[in-house]
Amino acid sequence: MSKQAEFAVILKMNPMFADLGADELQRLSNLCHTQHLANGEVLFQKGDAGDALFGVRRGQIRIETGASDGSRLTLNFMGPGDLFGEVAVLDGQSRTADATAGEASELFVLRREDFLAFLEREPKVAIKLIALLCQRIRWQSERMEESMLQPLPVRLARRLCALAADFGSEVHISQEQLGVFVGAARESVNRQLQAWRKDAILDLQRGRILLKNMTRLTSIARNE
Amino acid sequence: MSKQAEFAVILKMNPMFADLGADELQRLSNLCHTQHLANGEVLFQKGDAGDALFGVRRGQIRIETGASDGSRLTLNFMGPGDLFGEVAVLDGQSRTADATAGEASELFVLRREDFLAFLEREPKVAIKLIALLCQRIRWQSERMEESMLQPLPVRLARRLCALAADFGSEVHISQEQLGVFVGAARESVNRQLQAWRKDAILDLQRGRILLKNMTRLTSIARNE
DNA sequence: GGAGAAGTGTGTCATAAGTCACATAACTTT
DNA sequence: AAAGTTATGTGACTTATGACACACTTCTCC
Repeated sequence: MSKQAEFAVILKMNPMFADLGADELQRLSNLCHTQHLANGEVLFQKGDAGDALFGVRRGQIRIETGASDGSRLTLNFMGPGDLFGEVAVLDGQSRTADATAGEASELFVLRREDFLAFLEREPKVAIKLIALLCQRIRWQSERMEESMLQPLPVRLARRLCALAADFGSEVHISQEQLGVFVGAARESVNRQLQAWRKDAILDLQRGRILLKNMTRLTSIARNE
Repeated sequence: MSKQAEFAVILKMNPMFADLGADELQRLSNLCHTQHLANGEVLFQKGDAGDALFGVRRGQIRIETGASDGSRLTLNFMGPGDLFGEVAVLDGQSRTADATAGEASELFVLRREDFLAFLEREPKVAIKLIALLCQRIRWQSERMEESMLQPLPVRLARRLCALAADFGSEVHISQEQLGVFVGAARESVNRQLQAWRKDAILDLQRGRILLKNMTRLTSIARNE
């Protein structure tokens, strides 16, 4: 399979490009380049211009940010098949976090200028994209308000489910970072996790959470 | 001033269309119609297809929703110069609330099909719009999380400031509805308002709040 | 292998805000 | 004007969660 075809598959998996036609997708993915990163190499830093969209072909990219106290917090891990920077490539705003390779990696790169030129040639795609961004806006404004008003267990369960969807039932994250994710104190996170461990919903290890009963966890996430 | 020129001014005031060029704006506003509504007439209801964007030329439109207990809650008042349905016109999703005329009104109407055809003819505008929607997505995801984590007084002050911007220092809203706005219990809203009344920041009447010291209120909204 | 750092577990306390209960005040309807 | 209805004011209680304090464990590095 060609590099471009491989990239097309990744794009197709992302909701933002999911309802593009096969022909449109193909013309779009023809614009991509690839880029290699050594372990630890920096892809971009907070403040850099958002001039491209990336898809992970192999390896791992860590999205992290320097907290105000100087410590680093990992916000996300992107593995093969993951796409990131979709919003930046569209609006060109500067990056809001750093990205570094967690291992030797190869990325698909779609540059902003190429993408914009493509949209100008294919306004129908631009319109589809607009509809999609609108959906996202609606979705955000519905979920966010709702979501933040939910009690901690629900927020926590939702986040764990989301992480599990990406990385399987063994989530590698510290309770501290989990607290940042869900906007709660580390201690509160710990207490909730303890309760769930007693209920055999999950198991805890240093820097790791093992989801044992996703069924119950998702039902908590749905707020019973 | 022609109807179209008047509409162009309203569009220009909305962030979503603010950075369109004068020529683009003119061609866009040429697509508008007008529509008259008698007092109490229904413009659209929850679930209707979002097939147009509206601008208020004169009169008042109430955006309201039937709460689960059957009572009606007014979510917003739109006065002359206000624009609503910007998102619906782009993505065509169904309305999430009802809109009825609070008095005899005249509206500018920009139909979705006309707008989409326009975007297809002018892909540069579509791209500007995409950038704008992205900004909005970023802004939402930044603000929302932050905003809901703010203590009640801050959220309340922000909402009051926003309402004041639209309707001047006399905000016509019940404390119950204000509670829905900021996601808090009516009683908590009342207690906070009482405290502010003691501090001469505002005055309370049945169904009405009189802002007396916007300076202090905005400083509370900024969280000191 | 010892020292320190980073992550985790848990108790105690303070506080913001929700809930319930009821009083009062202001409009509406008949 | 009497009665009902809606909006507001306020006290008492409960609860979730953040804050602090500190013990304990596991990793890392010299």
